[in-house]
Parts: sequence; C-alpha cells; structure tokens
Amino acid sequence: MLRIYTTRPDTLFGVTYMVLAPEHSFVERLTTPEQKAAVETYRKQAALKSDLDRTDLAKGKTGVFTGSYAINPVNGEQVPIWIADYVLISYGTGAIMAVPAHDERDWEFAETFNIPIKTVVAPTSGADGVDLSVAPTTVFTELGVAVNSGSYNGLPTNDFKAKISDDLTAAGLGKKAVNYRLRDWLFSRQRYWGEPFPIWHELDEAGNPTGLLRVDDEAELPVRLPQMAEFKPTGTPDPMLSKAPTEWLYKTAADGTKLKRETNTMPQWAGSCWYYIRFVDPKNSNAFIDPLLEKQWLPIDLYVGGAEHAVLHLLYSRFWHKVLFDRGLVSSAEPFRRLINQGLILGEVEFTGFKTEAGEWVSAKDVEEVEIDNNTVRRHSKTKQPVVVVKLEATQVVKKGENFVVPGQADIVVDARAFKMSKSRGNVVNPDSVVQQYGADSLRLYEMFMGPLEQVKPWSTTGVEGVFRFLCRVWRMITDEDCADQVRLHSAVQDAPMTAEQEWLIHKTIKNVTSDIEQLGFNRAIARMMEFVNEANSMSVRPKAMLEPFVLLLSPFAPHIAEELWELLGHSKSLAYEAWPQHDDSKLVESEVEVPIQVNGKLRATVKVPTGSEAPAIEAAARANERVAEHLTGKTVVKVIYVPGRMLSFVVK
RNA sequence: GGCCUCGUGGCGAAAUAGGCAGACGCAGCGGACUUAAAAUCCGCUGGGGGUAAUUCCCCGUACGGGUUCGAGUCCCGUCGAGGCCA
Repeated sequence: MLRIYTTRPDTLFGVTYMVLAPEHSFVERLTTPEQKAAVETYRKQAALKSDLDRTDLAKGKTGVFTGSYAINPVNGEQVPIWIADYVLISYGTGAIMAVPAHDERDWEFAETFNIPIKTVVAPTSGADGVDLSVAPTTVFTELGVAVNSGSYNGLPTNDFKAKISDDLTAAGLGKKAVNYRLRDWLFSRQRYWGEPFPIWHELDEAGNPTGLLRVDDEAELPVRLPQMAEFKPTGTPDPMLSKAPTEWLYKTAADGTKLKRETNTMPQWAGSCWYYIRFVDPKNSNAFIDPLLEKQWLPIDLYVGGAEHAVLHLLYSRFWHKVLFDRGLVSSAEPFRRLINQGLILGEVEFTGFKTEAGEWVSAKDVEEVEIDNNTVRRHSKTKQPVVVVKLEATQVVKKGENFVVPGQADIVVDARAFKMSKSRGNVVNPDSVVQQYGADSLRLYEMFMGPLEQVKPWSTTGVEGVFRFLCRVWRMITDEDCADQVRLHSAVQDAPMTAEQEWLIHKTIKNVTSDIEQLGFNRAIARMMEFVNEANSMSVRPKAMLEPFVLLLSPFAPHIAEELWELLGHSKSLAYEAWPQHDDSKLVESEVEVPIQVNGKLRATVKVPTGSEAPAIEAAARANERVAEHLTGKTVVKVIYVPGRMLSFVVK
C-alpha cells in the first residue's frame, strides 16, 4: 500500500499515474528488472539537485517509469508508478497521486511522457457541455462540478471533498488530516559562515551513515568552524563543510564507533535570534542571563526592523523565546512588545523621458517593457519601435495634472519615480560620504526628519542640507561665530530670567517634542525644535534657562552638537546624565484665546475671548463680529454647537 | 492570484478623538548685505477671482457616491502606487 497526501480528494477518479520521490523507500521494491538501470541512473542525477532546483526553478519535467502499477481504490483502475524529482521526499508522504487534468505540474509531466489525461472537474458554467470522450486541451485547476466520477457526478468540488473524505474514512482507506508546513523549510544552510551543529552521524564499517545520531558533550561547545583554504561551492548539494579537514570532520567515539560531523550550518538567524537576551547580561559565565536582570529588562519594548528581514528573524526569535519560556528560563512568552517595520529609503527621484531612435518624444504612457531573449526591451506599445531612455533634470519637466510632462508638450508624459537603491542602477547614497560632508548629526537628523518611520520615502540630498542649516542656526543661537578660533558663548546668551513669552515658548516646545517622541513622530518633533530656534534667534537676550532644556531636547537627535553646546553653557559633565526636561502647564496658560467661528461648517471668522470663557460669551462675541453677522442676517439659527477650546458653529437655515 | 499599506502644493510632509487644510523643511521668486559671488538675514510662495486696503469671496486633500451642522480623517464603490506571501 502506498500512502499519499492530497488536498484534492475530489479528483481521485482522474488519477492516471502515480509518482514517488526518487528517495522514497518503496522505489527499490517497485522497480522491475527491466527498469532497474534507468531508475538507478535517475536517482543518482536527482541526488545532485537541491530541493529548490527541483521545484521552483524546474523548467522541464523529468522522470522514469518503475515498471510497476498501483490500483486506485476508488475505481479499481491500474495506473503506472513513476519516479520523478518534482515530488519531494520532505513534503507529505513523498508520494503523490497524479491528476494531470487538474494540476499544472502533473499536466506538464503527462504531456512530456504521453500519459493519458482524464477530466473529472468541469467549470460550473459549462458542466453539461464538456465532451468527456476527448482529452482536455488545457489544465483546469479551479473549483467546479464533478464529472466522470461514478456516483459522485454533479457534486460541487467542496461538497465532493467532504463526502469522499467521510466515505474513505468509513471504508478504512484514508482519513482527513491537516498538514502544516513551516515557511522556512529547513533549519540548515550549505554555507560556511554559520554555527555548526553539535551533531555527529554514526558510520558503519564501510563508512556509510547508519542513520543514528550523537550530540557533543556540553564541555565541547561551542563547535568552532574549521580553518579552510578553499571556499568554492562543491558543485553538489553537499555543504561546504563536507570538504573540511578530516581531523575536524571525523572522530572515533570512546566505544570505538566512527563518527562524522553534520556538515550543514545553522542559518544566520539561529545566532542572532536570541542576542537581545544576552545583551542584558553579556559577561555572565554562569548562566546565559541572570534571572533578576531578565525580569528587569525584558521583554523588549520595541522591535524595529525591515519587513523582509523581520519575517525570519521574528520567526526564530519567537520560537527560541517560546522554548526558553516553556522551560522556565525566561519569564515572558513573547520576546517583543511592539513591532515597527521601518520604511525603505529609496534613491533620489528620477525623471525619465523616452524618444524614438529618430529623436521624437514618446509619452511614457505609450512605452511598454517586454522580455526578448532574456533582455528587457522598451518599445512603443503600438508601433513596436524601440525607444531610448532620456534622463531628465527636475528643471526640464513640468507638472501637468497628475503627470510630469515635457515643457510645451502636454501629452508627452515623463516617468517620475524613486527606485530602490542598487549598485546596478547607480543610485546608491553612501552614508559615509554624507557623514563626511555634513556630519553624523545631520545624517541622523535628516533620516528622522524625512517622514513617518514606517513609510517608504525617497532620499534627497538638498533635504540633508536643510537640516544641516538648521544645526548651523542652533550653533549660532548659542555661540559667537565671530571668533572662530576660540568658540565662546554668544553675547545674547545670559543668566537673565526668562520673560513670560520665553517661558511659554520653551514649555510649549518641551511638551510637544516629548509627546512627539513618545508617538515616534520624530519628524514632527524636529519641526517643533525648528520653530523654537526660528523664534529664539530673533531674541536679543536668550536666557540660559531657556536654552538648556532645548539642548537636552535636541540631544537624542543630534548628540554630538548637543554635547558641545552643553559644555559651552557651563557644564563639565555629559548631558547624558541629565533628566529629561519637564514642562509646566501653568506656564502655557494665556489670557486670551482665539476661537474659530463657523456658519454651516464653513469658517467665517475667529474671535478673541478671555481664557475660560463659556459658550454664551463666545456666542455673543461671535454675533458681534461683522463677518459672522453678515452670514447670519436673514437666516434662522437652528442650533449652536460649541466644542470647548476648538470652535463654535452656527447651524442656520 | 491572496493579504496588507498608502494616494494632501513643484518636492518631502503636517493636521491629538470628525472641528482654522498645507505647520516645518526643500525648491523657486523678490529684496538687504557685497566690487561680485558664496554664506547669512528679511519677505512672498495651492489654484482662480475681487479690493484703495484688510481679518474679502469661490474652488481645492486620486475619482464617484454616502453619513454629519461640519469629512484629508468615518462608510461603500472605482482607479492608481507600493509591500509581503504564493
């Protein structure tokens, strides 16, 4: 009996052959003497391919007939048994029933080897019109209605699945099962750079693995990578470590058994997926983490990572952490409280126009990209004439409606977009050169100022200049730039007490920057600091009491310049030890507030009223306003809506 | 194909819980300083219209509907872009 796993039991009547993975244990038993040579050759070839080669990349289908036949339990039909490498031993049972009419891979295989194709599912719309006497001309993988399936004819696919599952269970021929597959199919890699597994394979007299495994003693851990001179791929699926020096690769156990090391290595996630635990207590040689420190610092509050990266890293981190939690070694089931996928930073925006070879403009809307002989070719979608790419500067294009166009030719659309940075495109911005030209503070500040953390955004070097100029203004706000060789405080910076406006400004800034940081709105926090500096720079007296909290606010964004300024303001210790500034709500109270006045939802005026005014007083002030009165004359006020501190609205008819 | 995210000025963006759309920065224009340029400083800068002038009027957040006194924000649909997965 051959066991198979299928998600389409409704197609059992359409089985015209079976396939075993070349490694399947039944292959030897099922191969007839005439087919033995062909089968063995094929198994050797298949062994040289990786799982990936055998599935995703496989263009043509290969296989060999074993010479044996199987009996289909639903209808007693005999079908040939083949071996083929498109069936993987690692998935399901390593054997499949093949239904070429309703599975693409089976279809390709059957076409290649002239195996019959039998329709058993018809599209719902054309169930009556299917001619079952001729072979179908295309594969049909959708759901439909059963045909050619004995007593099940006419059943919709899903009903059929349920019914035949029950029937097979009752007859003892099968059972319903849900199979789960880990997205990352193997916890091993064939690369050199990775942690070796502390695993040994037992060998028999002839040097072949017996299938039994042993593990390294704890005293022998960690297993270190061997020194190797040659790092070229082996040319077979065998990992690089299979060519390691024999003294590393083999040993004889105390009981005389010959052992060979596992030669796969762990994926990079294996090591990095628990570093956050070790970081808490990196020098501990007794335990991987002190339980008290673990409770104090973990779990991690915020995990920031790119979406692709985070898929596997999170998978393993959470898996590892769960294992440690189940064994009582950490106190939280999950390692991270919150996940943020930061947005990709793209290259600068590029404008691309297209011209015919004769030099005439072609609109980007009329350009299509096609693959010819593995080359990407751009051509006119109607005339099929090839077009050439013309790189344009921002000054060479104009905005027209939704598109950018060539000046004076409104119908010639120019492609405008930013691309993922890549060496081949040549749009890579090297952070080192940005640091060299503008400084690390500017780079850091710009990246935070670009926009929301999670959003994709294009790089702009002029934008870096903008934040660089801001830092220059901060510098000149506090230092006297006239004596360049000896930096000292600006004469406007004094030990004077703050005015009420200055107190209002700094407390407002502290409040806004703090809440923006808490919401990870770094771009907004920086905008608030820019507003502060724009104000402060026009003051002839700038009290230290106003500047010091500002420098502390700036420090997480531009730590280097902030430390310098902190020292200039008369401090000998790093600002890293200072407490975060606190705002005082009492300094933010104003004597008058402006209240917007709406009529039927449209803003018509703003009125100034004393702080704390109640609705009737504000309504009276609003009615007294000339413009509001204008919009109320001749109308009936149906309702007055007052949102405290927000606005007052008249609903009129 | 499935799931998810996002469409706001010339550009990056802001708008707390449905309540003044465009803060802040870039680019651009005008001016001051300068023999000149750079740097810096000041002013203007969504579109259209009006006024001697203003705190004036109309339109405007991809498109089409809806809910609401009021919608960039909520609901339904369409189109477009991007990401992840297959």
